This record gives sequence, C-alpha cells and structure tokens, in this order.
Amino acid sequence: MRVTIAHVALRAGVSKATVSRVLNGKGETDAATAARVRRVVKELGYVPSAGAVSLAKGRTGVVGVLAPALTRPWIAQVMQGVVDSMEKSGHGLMLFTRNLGDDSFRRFAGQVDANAFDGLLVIEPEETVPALARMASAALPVVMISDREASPRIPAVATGNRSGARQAAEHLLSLGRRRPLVVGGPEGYDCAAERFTVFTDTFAEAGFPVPEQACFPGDYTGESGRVAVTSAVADGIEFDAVFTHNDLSASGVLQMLAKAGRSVPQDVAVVGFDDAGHAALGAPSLTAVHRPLRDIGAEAALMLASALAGRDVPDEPVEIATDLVVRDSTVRPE
Amino acid sequence: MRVTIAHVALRAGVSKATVSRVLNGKGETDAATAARVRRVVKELGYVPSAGAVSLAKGRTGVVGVLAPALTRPWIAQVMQGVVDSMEKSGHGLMLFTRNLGDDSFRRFAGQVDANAFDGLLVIEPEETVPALARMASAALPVVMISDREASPRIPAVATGNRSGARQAAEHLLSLGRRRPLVVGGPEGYDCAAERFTVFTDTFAEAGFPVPEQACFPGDYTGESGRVAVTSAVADGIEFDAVFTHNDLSASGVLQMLAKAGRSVPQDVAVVGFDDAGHAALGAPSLTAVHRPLRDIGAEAALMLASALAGRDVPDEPVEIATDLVVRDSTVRPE
DNA sequence: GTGAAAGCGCTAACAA
DNA sequence: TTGTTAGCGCTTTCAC
Repeated sequence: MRVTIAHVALRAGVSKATVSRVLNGKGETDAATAARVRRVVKELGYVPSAGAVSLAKGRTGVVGVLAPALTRPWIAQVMQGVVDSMEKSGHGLMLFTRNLGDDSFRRFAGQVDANAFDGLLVIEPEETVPALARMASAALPVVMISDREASPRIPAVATGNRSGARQAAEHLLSLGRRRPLVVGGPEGYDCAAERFTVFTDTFAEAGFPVPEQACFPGDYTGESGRVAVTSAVADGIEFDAVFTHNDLSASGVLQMLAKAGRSVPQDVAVVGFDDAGHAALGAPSLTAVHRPLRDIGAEAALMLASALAGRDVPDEPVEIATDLVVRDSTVRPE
Repeated sequence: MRVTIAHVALRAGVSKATVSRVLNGKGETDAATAARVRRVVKELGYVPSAGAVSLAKGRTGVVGVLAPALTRPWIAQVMQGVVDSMEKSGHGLMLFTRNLGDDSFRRFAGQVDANAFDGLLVIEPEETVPALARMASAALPVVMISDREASPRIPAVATGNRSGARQAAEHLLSLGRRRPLVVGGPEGYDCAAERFTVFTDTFAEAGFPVPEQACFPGDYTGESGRVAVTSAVADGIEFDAVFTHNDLSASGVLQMLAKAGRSVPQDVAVVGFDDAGHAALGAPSLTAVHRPLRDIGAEAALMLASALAGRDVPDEPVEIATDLVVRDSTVRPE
C-alpha cells in the first residue's frame, strides 16, 4: 500500500500538519523535529501524492501545451525548447496536438474546463485564439507562440515570419535578383500569409512587384516545390530566384531546377525558411532564414513560468530575431 | 467561483451522489431525475474537476511518456502516432524527454512516485530499463518502444532496427556491392549497435566481412556522413556502397561523394535509414529503410490503453515491419 | 512550535 | 432509486 503523510506522521510521532510544514517549509518548525521528519520521509521513501496536493492547494503544477502537430520539424524544435524550459521550472506538461481537427481542440478545452492546468502554452493558435482569449480572461495564464497580430491581453512570442521574409527579400534584391518565384504555405495559415505578404511587399517597394502567376500555393512539402518549378518552367514564366516558405519545399525546388537544367545559384538563387534540419545538407546547400526555434520555445515557457509565479509579463509580443544563413544556393563560394 | 458538484446537486434538488451517478452512468437512476440533472449540468456549464475525480477514483487518466528528445525526426513521428492514439483512447499525456540527462529522468521518476500516472510509455529506454522494470513490477502498466532485448515482463513494440539493417544489406548485396562503408550512430545507443551488427553480420555471412576501417562512428548528423566519406577517401579505403544509420548522415555522405567526384549510384550506392523526412528530396533521391513510425507509436499507445483497460497485452515484442524504399541513390532509373 | 479539525471536489459503500 | 456517510491524501486555518 502507498505510503501516505499519515504514515510518516505516525512514525515520526508528530501530526500530519507538521509533516506538511516541514516538507513545504511553511511556518516555523523546531529544527530537531524537522530533522526527524525528514529522516522518516527518507526511510519510508515517502513522496506526496501529486493529485492530493493539487486538490488541496488548488494548483496542479501542470501546464497544457497545444501544438498543431509534431511532424513539422520546426514545431518539434520549438517543443523541445518548451519541454526543457518547463522541466527547469518544475512544471509538468500535458501535450495536445490539433492533428485530429476540432475534436482535438475540444479535448484540450475539456481539460481546461476540468481545471487540469495552471496555465496554457499554445503554438500557432490560429482559429483557436478567440477560445483562448476566453480562457485567458478567466484568470488562466496563457502564452502563445505566434506571429499573428497579438490578441488583446495574450502574451506572445513571435517567431520571426515577418523579419525573416524581409531578410530573404532583401538578400535576393541585393544580389540583383528581380523576378522571384514564391512557393507559399497552405491557404489559411497565418504564418504563410505573413511570409508571403512581407516578401512580396518588400520586392514591390523596391520597384519590382511580384506578378501573381509567379506565386504558387504550397503545403510545406517537397512536392509543392517541385510542382511550382515544373509549372513555372512549363508556362514560360521568367524567374531568377525562388523563395520558399520552408526548407522542405526548397528541396523540391532544387531537385526540379536540376532536372530543368537551371544552375543554382547562377541562373536561379534559392532561399528557404526555418533552417530547422537538413538545409545545410543539400548539394548545393541551402541559403535559409534561420529561426532560433529552441530559443523561441524556451522563451515562451519562461514567460509562462513567470506568469504562474505571479510576476507580470510583457504586453508586447516578444520578437526573437531571425537571421539569414547564406549558403551555396544563393552565393557560390569563390 | 468554480461550479462544483454541490451546486449542481442543490439546483437539481438531489444529492451529490445522484449527480455523480448520472454523470458516470453507474447504478440505476430515474429517467426524469437523470434528465433534470443533465439539464442543470448544461445550464451551469459544470465540468467535474479532474483532480478531485482522480483523487477519489485513484486513477488519473494520464499516462507519462518519456522520449529521448523531440529533435530527432523519427522520434517526432513516433510521438505524433502516440499522441493521436492516446487522444482517441481519451487519456491525457504528460511529456518528458531525457534531453537534460539524468536530471530529466529523476523528474520523471518523481512524478511516477507521486502517483501522477496510470501508465508509462517509454521510447528508447536504454539505460533506464532497470528502473522501469521496477515501476512495472509495482503494478504500473509500462509499454516501451525499443528494439532492445525485451526486458522481462515489459511489453514492447520493436522499431525494426534489425529487419531494416538486414534489408539494407541484402539490397546492396543483390546489387553486387561487396565493400560497403558503414556510418553508424553514437556509441552506446542500442539502436545503433543493432543496425551495425546485423548489417555487418549479413555481409559477413554472404562471404564479405566488413573490415574495421570501413566502419565509422557517427552521431546522426550530416557532419558525421561527411567526415566518414572524407576520411575513407583520404585513407584510400575502397568502397562501392555506404550504409548510414539515418537519413541525415546519408545526406552528408551524398554531399561529400559529389565533391569527391564519385558518381551515385554508379560508383557508390547509398542507403539511408528511417525515411522520416527528406529522403525523397535529395538529388539523387535516397534509397532508405522505411520505418512506419507513426504506426509504431500508435501501436504502443494502443497496447498501453489495453493494459489500462485491464486487457492483457502480448508478452513478445510486437514487430512492425520495415520496408526498403528503393530510389535513385542505389538504382538509377532507366 | 505543534495539533485538531475542516476542507479541496469528487466517488463509493451502505442504508433507507 | 436515492440520500447519508466516509473517505481519497494533502494543506491550512485556528487554537493551544
């Protein structure tokens, strides 16, 4: 049978209250008593029941984390940052993904209603923001990782979609490229929309608007990169650069450019996004917007821990700087 | 203030016990009473407190999941399978990684001692197996995902390290390759050791033992693939094939072979492992042992759910079949 | 400094 | 069929 606080109390010859005090460091306790209690705790291998503690304290020590899906490499990176940071602050983390659609979110919301969490950390909340805002206003600390316009009163860490897209555009412009192809992300994804808008705006401001037929929707897979290049070539669209919204589709682009006989970077310069995994590994290696994903996750978790500790957190979204890592796909080494 | 079962009881004009019965479908309840209770529950938006329920029932509805780290793509895939499957079975999942070393495991073990979980799911337990065995024998259901020799009494799902390594070797042998280079994984990783042993054994059995200098340790990064090829070439080691322990190091290999002027697959055939992400995307695309990672995760979660439901689970490790996906890096399309 | 007692919000015997 | 009474294991007033 489980060792409970009652066993410890009995054996140490004190009351349960005293054991609790010693363990939580609350109130004054006689040094000798405390030592005795601690010895018995060790002898019995007593560990307080997490459930009972949280029922009594009204806090669970657990935060709920909601992510879109773990299979996209950048999210896995962010999550690792979150996990590490949360571990350090001593919080448990219950993981939910929205991989199975609405149902997934309902499960998450159900746990929230069941008071299972002290706080929430949501990655790319998208359409769930209104629901989150409601939870946040019910005195539940919420932090999100998102580039979306900050929702009122939900602290956020921005992932650099805007700054990254601008860096990519400026890099290509500085190389004299004027006619980029853009391979985007899925319709309805904010991150995709932002990267797209900022990139094309930057080109337009420089006097080189990107024509509509040079813009291809994508789905963050290699296939969408291949399709974009194939159809651009087939349609006779002229281009001297390609900006893709992630590294995977950039791979597809490089692959297809090779088949089409366009040399990289001479004929076409290619820039990817995220730099989360294999960007450095291709031939040619891929120039990419690097997002410090682990740091982003860790920062968000830290903010949440702060909020849980009663400290206050920045109102403004915290921007984590991106940087462009230049590799062979835009600048051939001399 | 939170709505509790007492509020519902009061408003419905029944006792808390009746509300509980209606909600849990236990015992007989008058249809009219039940309907009234349900109406009040809806009106008040009552959701039972997860903590209180688990304290009273002695079950938390939560399983602890311990993974090595999320940043390796294959693990992220497995985890997604686990998450999806667990969501369907209605269990919560607390995530821990061993990313921060011993400390991480201690935190996990602490939660176990605190009775925070109904069951445990561990990916690549490695050196933690003895500790897990202890937990398992304390009547806590444990399932692991591992190719390691099954620990006594811990149900396991095997990830196909052995079968995959054999498929890779047989494929290369069938292509007439006789002198493979092997780029392994980190020392001390069981998975690496198994892939290595099975691969070299298969070659040896065919009459072509792999010399020691053709075997390179690695760390699952692209860099280790580059280093292996570079030093093999520098040392004048002859080879007509490379087997790497994951896709990432295969990328490094391909990259370096290109620089060294060896054509793939004519001069050198390359086989990767996992097929978890970008294998299809290189130029040439990579032949790789494909592991159905999502399925592996889902299967393990299913087994755990079975165990939690009191059904019994297979003693023998469940093997999920791997298959070899042949691409351009071993067989040039006609 | 320490103990007794009253909860935290729920479930489960046992009666009625 | 339903209510009453004890807990689940801990924390936290309030006395002493």
